[in-house]
Amino acid sequence: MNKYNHKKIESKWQKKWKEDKLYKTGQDKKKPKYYVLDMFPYPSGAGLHVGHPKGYIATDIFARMKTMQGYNVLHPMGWDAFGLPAENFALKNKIHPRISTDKNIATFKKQLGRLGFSYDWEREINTTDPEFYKWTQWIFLQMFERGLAYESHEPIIWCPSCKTGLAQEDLENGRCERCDSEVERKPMRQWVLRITDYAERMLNDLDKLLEWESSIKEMQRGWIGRSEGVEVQFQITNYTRQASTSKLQIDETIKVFTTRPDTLFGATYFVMAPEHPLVKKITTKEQKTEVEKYIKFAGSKSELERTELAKEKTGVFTGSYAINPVNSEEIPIWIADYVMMGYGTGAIMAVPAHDERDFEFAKKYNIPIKPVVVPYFEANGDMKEKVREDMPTKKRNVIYALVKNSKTNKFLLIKWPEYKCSTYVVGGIDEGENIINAGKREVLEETGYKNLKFIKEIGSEVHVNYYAMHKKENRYAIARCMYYELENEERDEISEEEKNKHKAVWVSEDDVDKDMTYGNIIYFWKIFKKGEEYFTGEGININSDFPDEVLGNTKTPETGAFDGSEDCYPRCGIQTCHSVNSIAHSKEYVKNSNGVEPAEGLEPSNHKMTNLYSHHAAGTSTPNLLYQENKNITKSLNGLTTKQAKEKMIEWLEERGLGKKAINYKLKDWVFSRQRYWGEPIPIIHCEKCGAVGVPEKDLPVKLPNVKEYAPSGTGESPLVNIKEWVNTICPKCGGQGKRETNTMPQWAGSSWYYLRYIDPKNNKALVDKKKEKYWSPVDFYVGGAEHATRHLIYARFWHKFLYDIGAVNYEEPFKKLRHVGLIMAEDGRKMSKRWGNVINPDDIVEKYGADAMRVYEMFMGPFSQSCAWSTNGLVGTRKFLEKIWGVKSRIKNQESRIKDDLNRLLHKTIKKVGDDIKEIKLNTAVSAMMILVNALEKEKEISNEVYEKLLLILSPFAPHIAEELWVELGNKESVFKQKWPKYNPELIKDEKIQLVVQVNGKLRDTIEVDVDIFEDDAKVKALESEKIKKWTKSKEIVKIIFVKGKLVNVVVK
RNA sequence: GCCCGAGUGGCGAAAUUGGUAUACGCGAGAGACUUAAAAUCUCUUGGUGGCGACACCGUGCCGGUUCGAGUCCGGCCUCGGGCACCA
Repeated sequence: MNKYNHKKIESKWQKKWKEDKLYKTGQDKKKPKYYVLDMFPYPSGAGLHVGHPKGYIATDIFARMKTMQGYNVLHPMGWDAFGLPAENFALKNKIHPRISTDKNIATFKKQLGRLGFSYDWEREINTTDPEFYKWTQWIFLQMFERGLAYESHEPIIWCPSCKTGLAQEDLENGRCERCDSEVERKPMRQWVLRITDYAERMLNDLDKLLEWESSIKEMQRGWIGRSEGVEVQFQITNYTRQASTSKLQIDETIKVFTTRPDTLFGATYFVMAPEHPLVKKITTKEQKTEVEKYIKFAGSKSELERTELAKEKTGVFTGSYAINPVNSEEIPIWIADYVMMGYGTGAIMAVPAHDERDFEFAKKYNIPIKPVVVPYFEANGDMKEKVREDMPTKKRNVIYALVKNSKTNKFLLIKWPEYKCSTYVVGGIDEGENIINAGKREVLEETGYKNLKFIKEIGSEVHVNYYAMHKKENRYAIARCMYYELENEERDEISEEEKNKHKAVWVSEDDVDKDMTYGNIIYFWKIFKKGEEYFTGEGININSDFPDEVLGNTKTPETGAFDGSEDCYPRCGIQTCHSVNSIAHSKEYVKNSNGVEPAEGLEPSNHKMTNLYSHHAAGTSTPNLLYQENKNITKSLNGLTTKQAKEKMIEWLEERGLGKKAINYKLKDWVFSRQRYWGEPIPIIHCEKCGAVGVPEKDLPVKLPNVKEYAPSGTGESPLVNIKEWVNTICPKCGGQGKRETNTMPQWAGSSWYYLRYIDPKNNKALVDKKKEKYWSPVDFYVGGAEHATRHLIYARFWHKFLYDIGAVNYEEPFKKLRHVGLIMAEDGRKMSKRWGNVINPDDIVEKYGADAMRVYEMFMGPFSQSCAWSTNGLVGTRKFLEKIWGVKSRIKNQESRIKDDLNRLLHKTIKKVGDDIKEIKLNTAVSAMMILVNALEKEKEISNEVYEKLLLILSPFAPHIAEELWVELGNKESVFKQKWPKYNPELIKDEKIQLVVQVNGKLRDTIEVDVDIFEDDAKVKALESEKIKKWTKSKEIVKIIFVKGKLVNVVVK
């Protein structure tokens, strides 16, 4: 037999398939449909590298299998050919983008052709084709007519190198994604699409997309960035704050957006973005110079400085004050560039006690920090009640040991599984130091910093985990605590020596007073010092929801903070010292706010701690608010979860007309114009009399004029401005003088709807025939790079929903199942790029090893969505696999030869596995299953035609050329792709005999061959009969025997 | 900093609802064929100890649950991806 010559057979079949129109989309309306789509490529000048086709191979496999399974499959390809890179490439090489684009497309198409894809090229589309972009323009017009496309003059992001405005999404680390230059803000007339109108729907409908990867859905959620809160009105009225301050006649209301209205009581200042329109009006004479200087300074910062690099907060006082509506407090108004005009109202109320940024700012400018800590407990209402009821009695015998002088950053975590919460005990153990040994449950050993072994279990339901923090960040709130649950008698077992050794101060919850104050439990604690008798010393009340509040406390009686008297506010002293509910609970805060000295070693907590506490620890009441005017509202907020407190505050504010519920999105309206040449012209005519007028539908498409000079003008206007004969036109409304819009659309325009056009690519009456759309939509399976998760996929969903709303399409979501393809890295582990000189061209691989080998290899490399480094060595393996298949053909004997039973079973298992794996895009294991089958065939002297044919059928989607060649060589007249996908026999995929695993205490000791359906008792007997097992069970007591059907027997011995 | 995902041989990676860890492929070693090499074929290939049968250890680290954990739970570490002054 001849050798496997991929070059000969691949070009032969590619030609034949084209001639036969084998991949023309099926039209049989009785069949079910399946729409398999790739994200269409942008045809760059560099051509394809081996990474590009990975996704196309997967969809091709899918499409071929679906066709064989009897579906009408739509599997098209096209070109996303407008956009900046094409234009920049054209400029650099002095070729018109029309020409270079067409050339690139031809190259791409040729390269793709060599890989043997089953695209229906009759449906090819190209976004730069006027017959295509006619409909892109049409969609824009529909939006324009409905007010979804509007002109704006706000400053936008401007790339000085690309000489065009960009959308926020086009940035990467504050730089232009395309050319990596620093971008600036520039006021610019531009077209904007009101995508925010669809934010809520796009967010909600994510839940309906069951076959999308959850990571992509998460990204979209983050991108839309919905937050719920309230808009609160702050008054600025005319008054004189100080004699030295000039009197301003202002009567303004400024709105702020906040997600934490429950912290309103802690607002100590107010900030506006430097660009805020009211800034001028509220700046006093005295502050004018400073403010103007600052605005200039802030304006000069580039986008990069303002976000990435500007860690230091800056700002300046305006001289005016706003009135906090909840307590009528006057708070100073500052301007600072950490508040941005683009989000919310461009102004905030600043609560330094509860916001890191505000805290930083307040610290820098010496603004008071005032905490509002609303107690809450992360459990639902019922659970909370249950805790309240159970806690005091259950925890009667709790002893907390507080150990002083900690320098390490460790603490313990105590889980209370029944309450679904945890207690974090801050602190830990110093190196080389033993911790108190406390009776029988004590398992604590100090063996050095990294090898702490902790209490395995304290009590039946309490688990303790060791929690080590970064040593480098030596700045946690440190209160070295240990928690033990002991019986009364057991306490006595702790020796005096041990107690002394650790200078512990013991705090005991001897008695619990269930008196509820402001929704909290008041625990009655007795404090006593080391060396003193247990349960003596003075008792104090601690206002606390939960014992962990006390656990974190480092204040000891010795320092005098707890003097035991009711009105020294001991509870606050304790609580503020430990409750790391916010950064406010730092040394600084405690000092500033209520004069209670924090305990030694108590440092500002970092985020991690803050989060732990704010999620798990109960909060505290707020000392300086409880006794102020707003007693009632703070009182009623006490004992609520943050969420409940928030809602209550909103209610409270709404009742008084001070604010109302509001929702904000990070998603901003889509800046839709580009000041460049190579894009779809925006179909608008500007008329002095009528304003912006849409081009009538009959005049579409507005063709992009073919010009010689297409370099960007640099004035911020599109090069189209200079083409007078194109720009000057007639206003379609009044017939007067009109000028065409010269901005063009961004690259994302065409890609936002292209998938619809494949359904009906030649239609000149509508963008798609609605009946056809009903049949083919939605896209059943969509594959592309993850980099499109937040742009293309958001834009396309937005346009699709809009088209649905105007009745142009039948379904609300365009893509049913979405998978992203993992990158193929170069052999050196870097991205394939000209820059590194590590690009592998598929043409070379196809030439040397064949398209089939490459296709199979790319699928075999690893999990489909995972990125993976290319290895030409690895490719050799799949080539050998194909050669083996080629080789075993010579062993086919006459049709009558009986198939060996175990081989037949393997065949059917493989058919099942390959089918299932393709469906789940686990193509690497599908290939490996076929390899196993082929290895088995190789061992046979003769194989039957039937087995071989079925192998070719399941191989054909992966390696279409070789499969077709061998299929025809077997004497078949019709293409392998016209065959039915083989069915497996469910009877045959079950084994009759299995290797039953026999374990002793969970360790494998023997395997015995038994019937699959062996009865439990028989299996057990057989297992115990085994000599190897006897060895292990001899002179041991058999406790029990576990039997898992079809799997194993486990003998448990003692 | 926040949010996702992932850590398994020399390498790419497998492993149904917890049930024989390392399938399949690459690489490496030994052998066969050959004058020789390449190609091809056969065998070996997680670690340690042992002549050996075999034993012990082993899926990033520390614990937990279980008869049994790569898989489940808690924590940590590292790497990758996304977001990032979003109030």
